[in-house]
Amino acid sequence: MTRQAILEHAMGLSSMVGLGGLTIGRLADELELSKSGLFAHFRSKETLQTQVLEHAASRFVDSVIKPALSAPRGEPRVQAIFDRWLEWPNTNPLPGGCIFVQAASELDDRPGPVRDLLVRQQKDWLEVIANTVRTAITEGHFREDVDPEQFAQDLYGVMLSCHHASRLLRDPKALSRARHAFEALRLAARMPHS
Amino acid sequence: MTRQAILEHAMGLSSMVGLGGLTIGRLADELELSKSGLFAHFRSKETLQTQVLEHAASRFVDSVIKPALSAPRGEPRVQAIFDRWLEWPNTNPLPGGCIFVQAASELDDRPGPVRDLLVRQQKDWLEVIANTVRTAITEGHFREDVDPEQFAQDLYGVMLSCHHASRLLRDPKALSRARHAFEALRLAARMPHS
DNA sequence: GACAAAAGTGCACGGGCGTACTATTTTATC
DNA sequence: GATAAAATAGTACGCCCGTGCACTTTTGTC
Repeated sequence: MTRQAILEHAMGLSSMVGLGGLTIGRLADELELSKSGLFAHFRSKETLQTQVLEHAASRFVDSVIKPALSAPRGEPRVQAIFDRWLEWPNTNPLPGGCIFVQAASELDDRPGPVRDLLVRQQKDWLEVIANTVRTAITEGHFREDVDPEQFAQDLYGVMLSCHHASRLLRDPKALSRARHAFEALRLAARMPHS
Repeated sequence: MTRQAILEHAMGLSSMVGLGGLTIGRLADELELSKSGLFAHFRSKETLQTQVLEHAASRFVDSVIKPALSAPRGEPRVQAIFDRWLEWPNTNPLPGGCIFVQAASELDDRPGPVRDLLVRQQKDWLEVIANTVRTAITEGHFREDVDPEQFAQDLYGVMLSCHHASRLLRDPKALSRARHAFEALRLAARMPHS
């Protein structure tokens, strides 16, 4: 059994029970491996958690970031980021919803290497967004006084509230509201200064 | 030891480890009670989780909803909701951040009474927001074509991204960005239709 | 085909978990 | 102050946890 296959399954499991609820015994069971056989691949549970997070991140890069970066620079690329991001649960379906959202609320007060890794990943992602917005400004698509970091946090909010409404509340309108909210964000960034 | 005191501590503990990570043994230890003595108060762990959630909700009502509802109807009340909500981590400080955010990502795929309760609470809260917005419309403060449910989801997004940025990323600007984002939301709702 | 490396197994350990059951102590009521 | 009720304690149970260790099987290389 390849490590990739293990991490793939572990990622799905974590999305349901969290990185803390992820258990070597259960993971081994589901993969029809002995507990010690699986354990040997990683030398600790913490390593397993770390690698699950890294695996998920590389998926995210392939499914969201890379394709979006191939869109024309400026506003279209910002739009592409949003579109791909919103499609991320479909291009990479996990049984328990986005693993990063889960991990974020789980690890936000648990110091350690796993948290540190997640923080770095999230900061990197927010910076990618901010930089894309910056380019949209220098390209003349967005207003000069748009704050890229503000835009990034706002966009993140659109995704998080969409996740909340769709996964917890099962609200069928969550998706379309997210699109509407992004549209408002985009238009506000374009609008000429009063 | 009164049940209120137990729930109070259990709420703080849950905010750190989650409702699933909440453990009767640890809770008993920290309260200097025997495990079975504490267990007798609730007849199962699920009951404990449920009551923790109910306790937190009643706190939220007292700290956020009631005070906000005493503001003048219409736009000021919408503003009051946001202000109180943003202050909620301060008026009711928990060691591990908002317990509802934690619970939402933990329970979003775990059917059962605890999840059902959380969903009802969240829907109620979103409806309170939407109704307040509705009143702001009939009062003539907000435009007629403002969608109250859309506004509620957007506002939720502002809070969630603020929580994410401040708790996980420890970003000192998270708060002020949230205020800025709400300001944009409010102004967009006021602005005369083009 | 020998042989080293890698992958996987079996078993054991100490510990924490939720939950019964029974006993004891505290508290409130008359 | 007796007595019923409520709160707390003690102990035990089976289960799953992460991890270590010795062993066997598979795999790839010369």
